[in-house]
Amino acid sequence: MTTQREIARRAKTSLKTVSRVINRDPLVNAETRARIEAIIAEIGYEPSQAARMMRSQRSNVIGFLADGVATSSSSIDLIRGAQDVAWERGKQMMLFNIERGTASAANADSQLAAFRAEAIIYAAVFHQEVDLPDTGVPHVLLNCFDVKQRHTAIVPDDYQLAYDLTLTIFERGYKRPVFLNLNSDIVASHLRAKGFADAAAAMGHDVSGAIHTAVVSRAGTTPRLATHDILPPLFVGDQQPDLVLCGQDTMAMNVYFELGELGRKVGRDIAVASFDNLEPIVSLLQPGLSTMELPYYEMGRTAMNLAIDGGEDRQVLRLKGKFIERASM
Amino acid sequence: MTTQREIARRAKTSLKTVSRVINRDPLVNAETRARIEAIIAEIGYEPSQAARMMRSQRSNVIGFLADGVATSSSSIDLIRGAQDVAWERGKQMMLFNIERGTASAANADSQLAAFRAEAIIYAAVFHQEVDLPDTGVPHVLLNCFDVKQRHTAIVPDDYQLAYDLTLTIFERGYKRPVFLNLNSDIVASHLRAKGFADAAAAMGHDVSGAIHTAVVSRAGTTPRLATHDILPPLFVGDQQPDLVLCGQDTMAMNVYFELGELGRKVGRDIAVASFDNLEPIVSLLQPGLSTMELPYYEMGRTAMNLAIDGGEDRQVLRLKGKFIERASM
DNA sequence: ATGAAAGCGCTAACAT
DNA sequence: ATGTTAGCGCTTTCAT
Repeated sequence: MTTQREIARRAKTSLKTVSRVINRDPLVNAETRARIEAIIAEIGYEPSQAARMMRSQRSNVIGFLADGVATSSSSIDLIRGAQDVAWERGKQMMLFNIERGTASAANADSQLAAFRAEAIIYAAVFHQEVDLPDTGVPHVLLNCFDVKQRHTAIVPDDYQLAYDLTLTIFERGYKRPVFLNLNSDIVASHLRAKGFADAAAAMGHDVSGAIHTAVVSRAGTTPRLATHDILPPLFVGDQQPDLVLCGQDTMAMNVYFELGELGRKVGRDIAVASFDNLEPIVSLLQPGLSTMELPYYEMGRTAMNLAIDGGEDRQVLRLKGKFIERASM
Repeated sequence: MTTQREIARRAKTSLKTVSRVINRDPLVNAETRARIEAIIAEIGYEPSQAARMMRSQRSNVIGFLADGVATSSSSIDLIRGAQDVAWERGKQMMLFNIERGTASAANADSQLAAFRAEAIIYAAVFHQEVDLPDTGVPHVLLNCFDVKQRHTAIVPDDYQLAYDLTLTIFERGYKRPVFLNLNSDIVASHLRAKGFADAAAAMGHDVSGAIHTAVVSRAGTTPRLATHDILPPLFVGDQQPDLVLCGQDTMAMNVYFELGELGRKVGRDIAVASFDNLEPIVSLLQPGLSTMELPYYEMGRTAMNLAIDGGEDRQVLRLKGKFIERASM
């Protein structure tokens, strides 16, 4: 690979002037600049990051630890958002798929230390609490938050997501929604249950008794008995639900099948709504699934911006979602 | 961050001896080594990659360009396989989600050039032909191959996948499978059609007329009219199919719904099989979908091994899949 | 507006 | 078994 020294030789100028051109220092004669830029373009020169890092003592590297993301496709938007911002702001994002507590995590930490990463984003597959001790490098938590708030965190505003979705449901004239919530040990669960109940109350409805806990999977595993035990009893008598709100799109998929077994056709006899906006499921279900999208892309962007800007706030940011309408309600 | 010089000072030894310990050079006195290692552990020292790269003129960096892969969850296994090998072999994999032809691709190329990447793996979402000119750095193509075979390529053995799956189908006693194949402009299509036909012939069956082309999506988009026009005419009369083989799991999902509309229950009245093993769909469908898994993880591993080892072979490697059995057949 | 000199932290090459 | 010297390719600092 060519060096700046070589370019300087060719341009009959000094090393430093070449460096100035490359670093967009305005104090360079326009003509000199043009000459140097032409040479750079011609030979396709790229300055060595290694040398830059070493001399300037700035790595421009931001680490991204994706914990379990490999098993979950929706969380890829977290990565996309972060990567887009890193690129826009001239940073190098180094991505590692890890599993917390395993060698993969230790390895990622070493690598990032070796590259002198300036900050690390730690992303979880689903909204959860973690216990991440304070280390040398600043951390930003994504889709999770620290037990003791030792790190800035970005999470979805699950209360508000459920609140907004529930308002929409009642505004559309549904009267008897049931909510098949996620396991109670999942952070999002009680936040959403409260959002659901509060929004219903605000609309003058009582949904006590309409919230059911369905057993769902963690990352990757199959939901078991999620809905099979809960749904059938609800569809007898004269107080049957007119909408089933599911804790996540995969559960909704299950619910489509269960409702089919019960002789109900989604979109005609019964409405279904959900959380996540997980492709390709939401589009492939027939009819398409209306769902409250988790703001993963925006969360990823926000995390990277905070990682780059640093700051000592240790705040917890909650981002709102967007309702994606399809034919299921 | 501490430097080797500082460690040498503390250990009352020379810089070079510290370097030897870190690089596992056996020619160091055991006692000296122990003393130095203790200090390293105590202060949590990590050698600077930047300095190493610069001095040794080896980056140990392998680039991974994931073209559209981020939008498809199954292809994450390509990434996992490559990353695992990189880690096992002490390389640093730098991952970029790109879209070919856009600025994201150009940016990734610059970054990798700046880091002096030793090789680049280019991964596509689905098995396809690409036209990737020869550049300075060696490339390994993953899930795609070059028009002019200018690069080593790793692809799934789609012919064999279909052949093996079809054998299984006939061995289980199915007599009248129909194959809803992917679009004919998809590379896998004609390979699979041939594998299907050849295996059927080998089992003494004639499947001419049983192969249908269904319009399917590219990365991310929804399949349209995939199966809606094709299936109903097949399910009249006395020569009805006993198994529907789908080009991919997402199509199979569609087929489940279509068959439901036609009053057929999968696993009872009709069998379904497919290609991909795309979670969570395959597990969430009821009954679970039997499918021929694409060997993405192994392909990722192979690509990284070839990227590291270099070599001038320009070979095309075809990897076999594994049949994953669930209740749908 | 341009340049010279120094040195970032490490390892290769060559002593001892 | 250990040490010395030099230099990788850049940017910082300080001149001019």
